[in-house]
Amino acid sequence: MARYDPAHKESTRRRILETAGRLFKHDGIDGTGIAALMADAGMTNGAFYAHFRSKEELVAAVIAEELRVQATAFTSLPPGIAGIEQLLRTYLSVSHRDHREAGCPSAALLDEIARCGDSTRGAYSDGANVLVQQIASRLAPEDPAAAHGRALSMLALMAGSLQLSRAISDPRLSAEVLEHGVANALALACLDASGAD
Amino acid sequence: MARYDPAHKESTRRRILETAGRLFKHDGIDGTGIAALMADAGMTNGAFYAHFRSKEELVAAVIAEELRVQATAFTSLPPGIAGIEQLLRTYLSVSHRDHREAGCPSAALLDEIARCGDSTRGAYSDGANVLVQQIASRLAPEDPAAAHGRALSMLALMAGSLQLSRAISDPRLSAEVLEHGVANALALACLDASGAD
DNA sequence: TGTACATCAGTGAACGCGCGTTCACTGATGTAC
DNA sequence: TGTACATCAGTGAACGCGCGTTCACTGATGTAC
Repeated sequence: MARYDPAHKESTRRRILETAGRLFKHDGIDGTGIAALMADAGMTNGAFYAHFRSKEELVAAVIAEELRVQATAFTSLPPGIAGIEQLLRTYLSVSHRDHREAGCPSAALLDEIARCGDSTRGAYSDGANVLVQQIASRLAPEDPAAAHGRALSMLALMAGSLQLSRAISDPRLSAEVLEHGVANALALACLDASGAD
Repeated sequence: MARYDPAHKESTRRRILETAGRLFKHDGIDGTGIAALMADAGMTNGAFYAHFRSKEELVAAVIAEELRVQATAFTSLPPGIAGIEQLLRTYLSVSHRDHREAGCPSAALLDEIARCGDSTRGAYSDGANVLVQQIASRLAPEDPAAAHGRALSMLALMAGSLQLSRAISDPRLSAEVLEHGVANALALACLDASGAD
């Protein structure tokens, strides 16, 4: 009766999602066309609409998927504050700065996401909330709620520093943004909960 | 001999720059067309090329101008750390979050600028450097170089927090990003120079 | 003061192109007999 | 085991539209006489 293993369609959908994630982060959401995206995934433009109702629906699905991947990666970090330090060093690294397409969706797309519709912003909102909870649990395992505010600001400082280092053309200033970003995010992580926050 | 006061052309150019700044920040650089921009400035599309060689040249000019305006505004803040605190409260406010088109170009366009060519990134680099020097001079008037790293991270935290608050659709979480951003940026500003930075 | 004229800011139609989306179709697949 | 067939993932041309840019032109301006 039915033709094609259902897993076949699912794997094609995943391939589109992954390709879109890479191209969105590299060229922007506005800067990535459906035809180019599908060609990159090894298909023609028409096939897109067998998997997604519209580009808007794809964007929301990509954002959700990208943040899900980040949340999974977070759990395989070393335990405790050492994991945070390792995260900061790889996140605010020259190689992450120079490879947007394989990196953090927040740093690559945050201000474009802010201009998107409710479905995309909702997906971002949910995904970012998970990351914030994960960070807060590392900062204060016994009372994550107390570290919530610091976790939010760490995420903002991390994404902001990476974006800044990408936008700045002076190599020296760009490198300084990364270096001081690590140090200051770490200082923020180690601020005691009774402090300014 | 010559026709039209030279000031006439200059004022038209300024009108295009200001309109472009507003539209770029509202709809993105990719999302703003020349025809729409010129119509908004009260002209037709063809007139654009009497003022700028290309859209790319306009983008670089807009970024430079927007950052120049911010640098000027910075100088009229109250002296000392009180000025920084006032800046943080207005920068990370609900009204700034909700009016991208009139606000900070970094928060509205940072990841799009990162994808631009050398001329735009160069303009951003120069403009951001001025802001960082201004912030550093406030943090440590007697030795601005010592506060350079904290100033870079403050800029990143400010822009990152504003972007995050715009991308997050949950109103409560969005407001928390702003509140904690103020507190943590202030904590960063008051960190002594012998600290982690 | 009045008129002819040179300048050039701004007009608006046109260019080739890529956008997101639609749709009639093709053809590989797995089932049913 | 071999064949006819229903399914439906993927094809690729076409749609109307807006993009950045070009260019022949219009017409308001200020000067020169």
